[in-house]
Amino acid sequence: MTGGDSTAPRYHHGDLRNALVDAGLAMLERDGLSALSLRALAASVGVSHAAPAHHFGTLEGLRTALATVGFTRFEAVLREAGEAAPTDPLAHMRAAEQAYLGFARAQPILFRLMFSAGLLDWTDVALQQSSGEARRQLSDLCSPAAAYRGLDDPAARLALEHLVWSTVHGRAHLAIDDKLDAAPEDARALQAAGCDLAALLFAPPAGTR
Amino acid sequence: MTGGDSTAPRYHHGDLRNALVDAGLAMLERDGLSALSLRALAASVGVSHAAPAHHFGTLEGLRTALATVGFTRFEAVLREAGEAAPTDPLAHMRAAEQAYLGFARAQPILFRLMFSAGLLDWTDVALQQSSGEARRQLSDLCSPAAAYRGLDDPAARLALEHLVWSTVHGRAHLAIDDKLDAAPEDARALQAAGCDLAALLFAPPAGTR
DNA sequence: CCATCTATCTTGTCATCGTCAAGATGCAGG
DNA sequence: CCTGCATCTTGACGATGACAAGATAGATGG
Repeated sequence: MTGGDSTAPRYHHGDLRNALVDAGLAMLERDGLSALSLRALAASVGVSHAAPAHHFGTLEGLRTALATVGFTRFEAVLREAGEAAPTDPLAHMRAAEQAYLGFARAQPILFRLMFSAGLLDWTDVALQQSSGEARRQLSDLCSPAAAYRGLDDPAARLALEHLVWSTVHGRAHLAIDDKLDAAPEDARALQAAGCDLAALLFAPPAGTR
Repeated sequence: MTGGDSTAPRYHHGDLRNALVDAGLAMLERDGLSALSLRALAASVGVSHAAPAHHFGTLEGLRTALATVGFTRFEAVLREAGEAAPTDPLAHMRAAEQAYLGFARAQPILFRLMFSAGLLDWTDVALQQSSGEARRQLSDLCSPAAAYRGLDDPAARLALEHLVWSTVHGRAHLAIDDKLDAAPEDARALQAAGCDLAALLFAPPAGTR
């Protein structure tokens, strides 16, 4: 009887860390960053109030673990988007931008947490690795644009990455902060107005016909 | 003796709200957002622990008041930058961008707070007004670029504002989060590479010589 | 099979915090 | 003078992060 009940409270949870991470991610999006507490998280998975501290150390450690998972998922989303339109460089970049924005909109609080300097332990190796992979993925996504514009100098390529990243990152932040006044914006008309970074980057250079 | 001592503790502070705001702004940048507490703030100006609640209600109210002051200063910084180079539209936009980045870098925690959806009371009229004025100022700064590109449609102008705002806002966020790998970047070389949004916006259109 | 070791989890405790309620103070207006 | 009211204080309660010490159970080695 008692042996087969998987829901019975056991002294050793067996996979508590993953359970805490999953519950933490859910709690983060549901109740907000300020509601993410070690004790509430412990209660939500049915363990004692000090159990999470054993796995994450402090509250900052918990946030760091959640952000690490976030970066891993983020990298996967970006990679899949990059594999979508490998031939057309413009569609390729637009797909990457949409993936970036989609991730931010789907989990805005996690996204903000991932990019907050003061709330995470950036000396954590796991966080450094997962965020570094996402950064590398983003760098790869800029390669077609760099090739199109004939940028071979590493500094110039870096500058292009910064420009692209800044634009999509800023739009993501403004979007999840409800700062973008208009509706989804008639994409076709706006691209015609040339108010799209991808359009500007892939526009024929001056002096061409 | 006692009558002339302006530092003597008085039951009525006289200008407690402003003192709390000033101390709060200083505490925010010095100790971080998570260290901003009503009690610590009260202690720092030498009043009882519940005094701030009378002026700000809750902790969210305090943050809202600080962000309101932040937006007012932000608007002033942007306005001064816009008045700097009124003739050359490219230099005009570059000056605005530098002002935007400078404000974020000078008070990164306040900047983040100002643009965080969940930490402020966006129903507060003072916050709405000060942030609205900053938004309007930003809109004005985009006017020369819109004129240069011949955008008269309001939707197209809005799209241009969103593009400019996203780019500088994203760069500000990445800068204060220490995500921009390189040094201050040799501006001249990078503009030559065309990796500057202002350069792209003010580049001669395709087909011109 | 049993003893020990160690990671895992619990219980207890403390200082700090946000928030509310009730009271004290002193300025301002009648 | 004195009454009203905004301002500030005192006191209290529940929740939280962090730490210390103990209990538990699976793993390891004899």
